[in-house]
Amino acid sequence: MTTVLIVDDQPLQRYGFHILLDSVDETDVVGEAAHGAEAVRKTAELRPDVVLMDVRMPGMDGIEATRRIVAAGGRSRVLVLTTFDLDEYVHAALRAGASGFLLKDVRPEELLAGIRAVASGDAVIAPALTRRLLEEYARYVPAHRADRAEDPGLGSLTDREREILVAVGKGWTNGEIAARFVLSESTVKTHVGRVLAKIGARDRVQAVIFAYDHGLARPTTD
Amino acid sequence: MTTVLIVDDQPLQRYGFHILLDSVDETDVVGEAAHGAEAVRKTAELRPDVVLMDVRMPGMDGIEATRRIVAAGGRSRVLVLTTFDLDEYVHAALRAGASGFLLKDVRPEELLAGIRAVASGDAVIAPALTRRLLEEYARYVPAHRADRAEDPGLGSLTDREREILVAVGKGWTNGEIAARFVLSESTVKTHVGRVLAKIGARDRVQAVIFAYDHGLARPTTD
DNA sequence: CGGCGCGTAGTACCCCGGTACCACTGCGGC
DNA sequence: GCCGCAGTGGTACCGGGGTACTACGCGCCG
Repeated sequence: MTTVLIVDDQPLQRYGFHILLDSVDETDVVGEAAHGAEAVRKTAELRPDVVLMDVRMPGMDGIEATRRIVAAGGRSRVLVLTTFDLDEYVHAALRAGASGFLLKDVRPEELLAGIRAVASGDAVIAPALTRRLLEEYARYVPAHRADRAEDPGLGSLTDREREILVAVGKGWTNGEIAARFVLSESTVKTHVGRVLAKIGARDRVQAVIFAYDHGLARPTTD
Repeated sequence: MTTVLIVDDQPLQRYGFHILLDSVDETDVVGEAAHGAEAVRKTAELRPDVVLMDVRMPGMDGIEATRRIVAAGGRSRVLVLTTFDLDEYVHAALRAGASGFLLKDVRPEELLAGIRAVASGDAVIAPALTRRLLEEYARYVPAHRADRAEDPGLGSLTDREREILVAVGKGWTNGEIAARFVLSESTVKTHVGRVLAKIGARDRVQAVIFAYDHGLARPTTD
């Protein structure tokens, strides 16, 4: 039995989902919420398996609510449902940690399949959105695993050198790296020099590019 | 009516898909191929709406075949089917330009829904894989559109400055940029300096990071 | 017309980064 | 015990990068 919390500011919309989910015996609607704040509170309280989350709501929207629910660390998973397939919504929702994104015109059986998938730890994306998502994915996500092994360089880096490379990838100067790692600047220079030689980079700029292309550097963090 | 080409090195597997797709009237199997090379040839010849592509095959595998079919630029879309949900396969297939990725244990109706989606220009991913895909997506894909506007800096860059930033993001030195843009190195320095000031970067290293985080820099494409 | 933004270009200066080369410690393996 | 490697550290040198400031032509707008 999958427990579900329905979040939508439209009572009628909630009613529709409620009826649908009640009509099958694999889901159990344990609560409803009309806006983001209530969704966060009730999720903490009711601990549903799945939160059916609307995006557009007065007050705290579904994206922010999703972010908070995910950050709270419970086992509840969020399935975002919206009428609009705006890229910004999809993007924001997924970055907020949603486990799925479906359009409200979804057929009932697909919604149920989606809830089932999300409840079991999988994720779902409406096919109409998946296409654009994949295009971005292919554009942005770098070479990755398969290539890492084949790649001359990364594998030959020592642990310390990899740490240094990550630090370089954060945009730190040799002095800053030395300070944070409690090393002398000379040592940092030695490490950086070896890293450059191993990965075939001319200078730290190309090292940063290498780090990004190989998934060593993470956006935003620091 | 959706025309389909079935690609799999196992005759029995092809047979199973053939029977399934023949049993419904919305799909029409127009051909079969036993390996990658044959798949590429028959796709060019038969121009199917959808190519059901197996990954593991002797000779040219499904990934490479997908790459070539997509590169050929026809309207055929590739739906990759495999028994193994290895990340490398998914990743490679999507980068190769596949419109979908499903596991062979998919239920018949889901396969048909997938074919339908792919034929209509959408994309599908097996829920079990979508989860991992999304995690990577959230990790790698940068701030993006919504944030770009709000972001102080990028919007205020002139066209020329943005070009320069992209060049810096490729790892080029000022001299190289000057050569490729047919400018004096002084001019490049002026531009770079202004870019740094506008985006709030200390040096070109941080500029590269900014470029990557904001989607200005593309992996690999030098 | 005068001003402003943009692109272009230059000079002068300083410092960080990269290279070359060397040296010591600690640890694991032959 | 000795060798090799990883990690640490140092000196010396120089070139590219970044800053500051100046300057000019061009197109656009009030």
